Amino acid sequence: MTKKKTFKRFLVTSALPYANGPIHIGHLSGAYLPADIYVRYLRLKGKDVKFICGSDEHGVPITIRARQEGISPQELVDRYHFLNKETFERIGISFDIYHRTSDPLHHKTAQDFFLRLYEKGLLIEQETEQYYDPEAQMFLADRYIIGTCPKCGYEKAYGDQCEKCGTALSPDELVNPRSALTGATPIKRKSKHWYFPLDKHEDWLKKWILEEHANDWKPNVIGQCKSWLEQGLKPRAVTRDLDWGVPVPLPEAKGKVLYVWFEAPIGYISATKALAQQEGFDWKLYWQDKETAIIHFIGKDNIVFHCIIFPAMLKAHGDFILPENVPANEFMNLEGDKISTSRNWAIWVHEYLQDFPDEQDLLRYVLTRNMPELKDSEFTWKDFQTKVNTELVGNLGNFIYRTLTLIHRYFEGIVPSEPRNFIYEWIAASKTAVEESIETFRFREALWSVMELAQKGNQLLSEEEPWKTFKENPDQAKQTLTDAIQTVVALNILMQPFMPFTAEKLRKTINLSNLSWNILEQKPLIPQGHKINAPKPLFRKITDEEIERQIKKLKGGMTTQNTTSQKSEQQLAEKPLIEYDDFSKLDLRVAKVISAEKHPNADRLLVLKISLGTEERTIVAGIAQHYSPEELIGKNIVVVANLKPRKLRGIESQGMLLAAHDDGKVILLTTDKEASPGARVL
RNA sequence: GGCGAGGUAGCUCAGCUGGUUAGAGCGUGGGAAUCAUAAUCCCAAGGUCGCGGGUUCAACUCCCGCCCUCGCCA
Repeated sequence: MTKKKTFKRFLVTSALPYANGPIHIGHLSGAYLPADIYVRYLRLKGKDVKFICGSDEHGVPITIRARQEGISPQELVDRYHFLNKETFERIGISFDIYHRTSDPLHHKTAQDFFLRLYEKGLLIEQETEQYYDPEAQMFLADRYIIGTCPKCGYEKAYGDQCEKCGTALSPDELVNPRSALTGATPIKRKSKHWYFPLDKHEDWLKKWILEEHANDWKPNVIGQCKSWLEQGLKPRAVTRDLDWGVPVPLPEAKGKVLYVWFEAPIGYISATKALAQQEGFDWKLYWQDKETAIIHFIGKDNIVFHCIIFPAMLKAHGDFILPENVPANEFMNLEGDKISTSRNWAIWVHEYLQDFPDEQDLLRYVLTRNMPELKDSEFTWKDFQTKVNTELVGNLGNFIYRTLTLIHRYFEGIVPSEPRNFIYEWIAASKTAVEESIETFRFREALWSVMELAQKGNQLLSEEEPWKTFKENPDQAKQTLTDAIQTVVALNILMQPFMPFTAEKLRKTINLSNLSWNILEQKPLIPQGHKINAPKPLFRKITDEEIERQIKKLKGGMTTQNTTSQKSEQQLAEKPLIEYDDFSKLDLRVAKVISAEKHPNADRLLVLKISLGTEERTIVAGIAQHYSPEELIGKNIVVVANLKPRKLRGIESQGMLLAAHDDGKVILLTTDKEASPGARVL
């Protein structure tokens, strides 16, 4: 953080989420939001940056879970891959690509990587005895062997540890060992595996991390690495016996896959390659050129993989550069407890999006304000409400809204004058503060600097009281409000990395063509005579009822174990996830019902004539038992306009109307306000 | 058990390489204002900086021991 290097380009990654569950706020605040803020900032500054992520889809837990649910591992990872991909998009995490490790491109990349090490003679071959479940026909990790603890007699001790008395165990020590999957008695089988000699990398790693990066990596990251390095590194198995994963590309390795720890981080490289194919650039520039800065954003549980193991792999391979920084965050707790997927103690992001539609930035803001940058932090719904209501509504939103309102009331929405110089000083100071904080990965501090500028704005208005001076000394009011609007524009630019959705709304209101970072240095930021649209409040207050509902939901889901998430997952999983392209194949339109009558040959059907603006159509709908023909005439409905025509009881239906089916009732979808027939529905 | 991180106002958190009266936001108390989503602005009261030793002219900040929380490892 002291010496400042400059780089030609940046490759930013966020930890690949494991595709056996949805994304929660802990994930977001740990690895995705900080990365997104950083990337958005770099883009605004015009930097060359690629933002990479994807699903981590291999490994034993996925096979186990798929087996439990009676589906294939691929089906399981499909479910979460698409759910999480969509969730990230909707909360505004602006990946350039969200790839997946089950993709053939990744398999190839990981296999090539393995072969390179193999061919260089950098892997150790070793045959060992492993536990094997004859019923499930698979090798078992220690964790999946259960038996009686030799120390305390607990009957459900795991093969690696007894949860009752805490002693570390090996499966050999268990009395009456059995498979956690089938209950069968495991037998031992010989198996050959390849190991990566991490220990040979200890020396340079020590130097690289503990000396060269002692000052620019975060203390928690250095500390964690130190802990590992001082205990001494050992060779790690690169392969394992499993049928789900990247096959080991050797003829003698049937039924073996690359170990996830080895293969998953290569996913970053695969994803970059995939992006390069899409966009047409050379992926090697981002992985092998010294003028590229690779930055890995992760949670603290991932430090050893990104700071020690993966760099050692890259070094061993020989062609790659090493990461410039690994700004790992700590963990976020929730209402006094650790977040836990298995106990369903979490706020799932896709559920938040459902409960707070179009309010992504509220969550982004609160999570950033309380990001676990230096130590574990705490999220509570009450605090969420307080921060939204006092800081976003009271400070930021209020300053912007009152300024725009006053300009509209007094000056017809036109910027009335030229700003005073001190405004430029304010803005320059904020700009510098935000830049320095972001560049050193202190996002909370950066966001706070933005909020301080808003507070200054509020102070300015309170001190100069333009609503008073407008009557006695209109020039003074012009001056104050001109200064205030400059500040609003600066805020609009500064808030973007943190709150992109709000920034875009405000941009439209202020009528700015773009919000690039260098406008902060422009004098004035917004010229005299510029016309501003009518303002709307940017944020709304969160009510006590909403908070109570969320807390209830959280605690309810907790006691019944998983019901909330599984329910919503099931609802979502009823049909497979689709791509936007699939959705866009539908031509949904608003239509007006011109006439309606009973179908001559069917009790349940109505025959409607509808207008799509430029044309009229006949559609046949099965709603006769729920709507009378009369009450439909003149109504706006929503139809699928490009459905293949089909005859229903002798009358051709040229489309299909949309209706909710709720507990035996049928409820037509209509438009909230008047809309022109033919209007597209998106 | 080993290693690492952390324990700072009621709450959530800042405090870099030791140095004047330990900071912010929220909350609390008082005042100003009424343009603004009862939002804003000003002022104040709140802390023996986990506990006990030590180094130093001087320690929240360095060293040692202990307690508690979290993580990694065994």
